[in-house]
Amino acid sequence: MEYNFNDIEPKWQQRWRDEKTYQVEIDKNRPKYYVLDMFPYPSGAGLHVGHPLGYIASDIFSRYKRLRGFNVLHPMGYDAYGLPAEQYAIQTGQHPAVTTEKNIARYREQLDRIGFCFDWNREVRTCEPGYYKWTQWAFCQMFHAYYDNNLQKAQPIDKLVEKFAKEGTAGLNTACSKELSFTADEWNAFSEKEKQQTLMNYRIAYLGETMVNWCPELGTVLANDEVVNGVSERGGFPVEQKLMRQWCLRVSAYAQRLLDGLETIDWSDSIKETQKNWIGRSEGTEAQFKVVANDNPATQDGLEFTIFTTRADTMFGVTFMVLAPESKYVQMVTTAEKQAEVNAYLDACKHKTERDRQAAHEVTGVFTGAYAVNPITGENIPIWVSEYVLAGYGTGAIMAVPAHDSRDWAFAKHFNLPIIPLIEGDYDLNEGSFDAKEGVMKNSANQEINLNGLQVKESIAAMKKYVTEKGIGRVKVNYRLRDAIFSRQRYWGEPFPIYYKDEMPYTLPDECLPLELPEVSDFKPTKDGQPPLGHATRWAWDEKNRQVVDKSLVDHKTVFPIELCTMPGFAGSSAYYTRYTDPHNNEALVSQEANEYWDNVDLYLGGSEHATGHLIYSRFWNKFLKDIHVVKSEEPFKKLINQGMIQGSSRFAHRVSGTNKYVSADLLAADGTYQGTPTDPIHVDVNFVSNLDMDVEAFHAWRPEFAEAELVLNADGKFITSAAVEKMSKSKYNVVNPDDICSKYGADTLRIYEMFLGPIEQSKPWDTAGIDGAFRFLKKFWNLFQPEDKSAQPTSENLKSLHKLIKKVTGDIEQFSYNTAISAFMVAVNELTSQKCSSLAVLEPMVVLIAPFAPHIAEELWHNLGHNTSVCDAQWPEYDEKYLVESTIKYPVQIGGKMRFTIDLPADADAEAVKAAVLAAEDCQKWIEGKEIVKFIFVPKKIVNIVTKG
RNA sequence: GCCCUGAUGGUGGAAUGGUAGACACGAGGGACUUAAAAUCCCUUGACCAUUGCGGUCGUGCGGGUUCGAGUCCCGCUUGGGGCACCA
Repeated sequence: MEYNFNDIEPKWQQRWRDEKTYQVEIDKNRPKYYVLDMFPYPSGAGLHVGHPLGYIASDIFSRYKRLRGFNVLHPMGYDAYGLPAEQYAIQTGQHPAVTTEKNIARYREQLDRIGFCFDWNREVRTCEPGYYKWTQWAFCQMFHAYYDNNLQKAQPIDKLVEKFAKEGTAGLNTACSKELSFTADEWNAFSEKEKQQTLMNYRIAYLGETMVNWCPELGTVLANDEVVNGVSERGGFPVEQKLMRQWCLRVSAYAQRLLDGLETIDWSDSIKETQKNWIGRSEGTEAQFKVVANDNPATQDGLEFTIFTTRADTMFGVTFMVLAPESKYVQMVTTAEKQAEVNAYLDACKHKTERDRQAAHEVTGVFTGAYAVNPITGENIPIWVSEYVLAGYGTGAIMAVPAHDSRDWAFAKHFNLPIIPLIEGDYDLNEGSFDAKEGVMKNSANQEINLNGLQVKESIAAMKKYVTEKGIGRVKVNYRLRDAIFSRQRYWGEPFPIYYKDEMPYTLPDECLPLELPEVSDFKPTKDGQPPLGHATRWAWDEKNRQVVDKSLVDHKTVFPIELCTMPGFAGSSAYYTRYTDPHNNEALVSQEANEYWDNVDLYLGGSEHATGHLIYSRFWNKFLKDIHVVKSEEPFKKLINQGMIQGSSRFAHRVSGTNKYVSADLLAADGTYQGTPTDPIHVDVNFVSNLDMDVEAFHAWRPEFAEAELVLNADGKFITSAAVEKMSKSKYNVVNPDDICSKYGADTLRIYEMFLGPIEQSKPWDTAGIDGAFRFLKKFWNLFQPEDKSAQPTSENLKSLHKLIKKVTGDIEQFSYNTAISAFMVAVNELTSQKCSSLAVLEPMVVLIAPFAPHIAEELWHNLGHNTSVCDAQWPEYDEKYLVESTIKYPVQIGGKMRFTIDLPADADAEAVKAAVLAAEDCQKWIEGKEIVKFIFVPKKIVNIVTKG
C-alpha cells in the first residue's frame, strides 16, 4: 500500500470531530496540564505558513503530555476586536461583525486541515457578549477596588469609604494618583460628588488626566504613529500635548509584584529583562529644595518642591535645578520679568509631540528668574525649565549635576552654568561628564557631613541617611511603569458599563451585564468630536428600570448618558486563558471548581512582540483576579516559549533596465549587470519557483505584463532567480499558504517540516525546497509497516534502535528540541529499514512515538495494527537502559608516546578499578594492541594516560 | 548610550568542556528504466596527497583558563531584537 495522505488525513479529522476525541472535562483522577497558544486576531489575509509554527509546537507537546497520562487542556479562540476590522468598516461600510465572522470561518478551515487537537468546544471570541460580559465585569471590580500598599493587594473600595468616615486619610498607605489629606469630619461633610471625585484618586480603574496627542482640527486623539513632525499624518493639522480625561488602570500599583513574580516563572531571560526594563525599578532619594522668595506671590511663604535622584552622593555638585515644562511649579516660581520668555517656551514645547522631543535631542531651555537653595551647600542656584526633564517620571523636577550627568552637562555647557567635579580621576570636563557610578569622592564636605575619600556607593548610602535624618528628604523607590490608558475613541471594542450622573461615572449593576455594543449608522467619529458611539441612538441608562433606553430620554435624573469610549485591544486578551477553563459559565468568569482543577497555564506559546503589552497586562489582570479571590495563582503563565518568526524567502527575476527582457541570474556579472547594462531585481511569486529554478510558463501566465516578456535562459535552458530573506508579505510575493502544502504533501509533512526547520525560538526563513526530506521520511516510515507478517521476534539491533530513539525523543520533547527529535527519527527509521525489522514489539511503540508529530499517519497505522481506540489514548513507551549500554571508554587521543582516555566511572573508583576497566574495554584493547604498556598515569577528573613503547 | 540575542559547510541546522559539521536540503557521480517520475547506492568544510595508507588548516577576530574550548573567562568586530533625555 502506498502512503496516501489525501485519504488518511480527512478521514481522521472527521473521525476526531465525530468522536469528540479532543474534548476534555475535569477529571480528578488524572493530573491536569494546560497548554495555550496566544489566540490570533483573524485578519482578512488568512493564515500563512508562519502562523501555525507555534500551534504545531504546542500541539506536539499537548499530545505528548496526553500520551503521558495527563488530562490536557488545549483550547483555541479569537481575539476578534480590533482596528483593522473597523478601518475596513469605515472604508466599505461593512459591519465589522460580518467581516470578523467571515475571517474566523476561514481561519478555522485552515487550522482544521493541520490536524490540531484543540478542544473547540471551549472556543472563545472576545467580541461575543457572553465573553465580554466578563471583561466588563472585571473592569467593574477594578472600579470598585483600591490598592492597599501595606497588604500589597487590592481591597474593596467600601473599606476605604468606611475608613475615611472614621479616621480620614490618617495613616493611609495606598496607591493613588496624588497624595490627599483630609479628616473624617471633612470627608463626612463632602457632597456625594466630592466623595466620588476623591475616591477616583484611589480606584484601580479610574478616570485620570493624562497627556495625549490631541488634534483640535480633527477633534480626536491620535496615536504616536499618526503624528508626523508635530502635525497630523492625515490633513497636516497641528497636534498638541493635552491633558485629557481617560479611563486608566492603576497597573503601577502592582509594579513591585510584577517585578517579584518574574523570579517565580520559567520565561526566557530576554523577555524577563524586557519586562524588568519596562517596569524600571529605581531606588533613589527624594529631596526638598526651598525656593528663594521673589516677586512671584507663590514664593512668598516658603515654597518648596521635591526632586528625585539616584545620585544622592552628588548633591554637593548641584549647580542648578530644572523643571519639566508641564510642571505646575513653573508658574509658581517664574518672576514677572521672565514671564513672557517662559510662556513663549512652554508654548513651543506644547506643539511638539513626546516623540519629537525625544528625537530632536537639541538643548533647549529657559531661565525662570527664580532661585532655590541647595540644602547641602546653602548656595542659591538658578531654576530653569527644559523639555529634557519629563513630567511623567519622578517628580517632574531634577537637581542638575553637570559634572556627573551627561544631559546636565550638555545643558550647562550650552547655557554656561558652573560645573563642579566631585569624583577623583583624570577625566576632562571640557569634553564631557563623568557618568560612571564609581570612584572616590572629593569636594564633598560641609560642617556636618564629609563624603571625601568615600566610594560612590558608600557616599550614596551616607547621604541617604543624612538627608533622612535632617528631614531634607527620604528614600524612595520609583517605577517607570505607567498606568495603562484604557479608553479608545473607537467603535469595534467592548463598551464601558459606565453611565454618568452629575458628571461622575457609575457602573451598571453586575447582573445587568453585558452592556451590548449598539448598532451605529457610521463607524467614524461624530462631527462634534465624540467617538463613534456618539452615533448610537439607543445609548442611555435608565437607572430605575435598569435598562438601556433611547438617548433622547436622558434627563439626568433617572436616565443618564452612557460612556462613549470603548476598551482597548488588550482588555479582551487579558483574562481569556482563565475563561477557557470554564467557557460556558454564565454565573461567573470561572467557577471555583474549574479554577481549582485547571488553575493557570502550564505552557504558553507566542511571539515575543507582546513582552511589554499583553504579557504585562495579563499578569496585572491575573494578580487582580487573585486579590478578589477569583483565581488561586499569582502568575497566569508558568512557562513561556516565544516562537521565532517565519520569514519569507523572496525570489527575483532580473530585468534589464528599461526593457521587458529578463535574464537568468547566473548569466549576470558580479555587479548585477548583463552585457554592461544594469538590471533590476523584480519580485516573482515563490510558488512557481523551485529552489532558484523558475517555471517559465507560469511566469508568462502570471500577470499580463510578463506575457510578452523576453527571457534569456542559461546554457541548461533554465531560468535562474536570485533570493533574499524578507518579511513574509503579499506585496513581496513570498507568501506560502499552508493549504497548498497540505494539498501537495499532507498536514503531517507540513508539521514535521515546520518543526525540522530549526529551534522553535529562532526566526528562520521558509523555503519550501527542503520539504521533500520530510515527505520522504514519512513515506519511509509508512513503508516500515508494510510487511504482511509482523510477528518476528525483535533482534537486539532492533531493540537498540528503538530504545535509543525513545530516550532521545522523550528528552528532546521535554526540552522543546523538536528538530533534533525528528533527526533521531530519521536515523532510527533508516536503521530499522536496513535491519528489515518486522517485529510488532518494535513497530507499535514507533507509532506512539510519532503520534505527537504526525497524528494522522500514526492514527492510520495504529488502526492497521489492529487497535480500535485512538492512538491518543495509547501509552508513551519507556526506554530500558540495558539496550543502551555502550563502551565505557571514550575518545582515545594520542599525545607523544601516551594514549589518553576519558572513562565513565563512579567518582570514588580507585586506581586499580580504573586500570581494570580500561584494560577490559574493547576500544582500549584495540588501541594498545601489540604495544607494551609502560605505565598508567592518572590525571584529575576522569582522564587516564597510558604510556606505551613505540 | 543601556539591556538581551545570535555569528559553525553552498543552504537550514547538530554537538552534558571530550573524534566539529549529526539530520535534512542542494550539488556531483552511479544503479534500475526504452524514457521520465519514484526508489536505492557513493561523494560532498578547505587545502595537499590521491598507484595506497594519509597529512595540514578549520566554528566572526585577539588573548586566557584547561590534558583538551564551537562550548568557560576577558577584550573586540558584526547581524537581529528591546528600552531610552527615566535623573
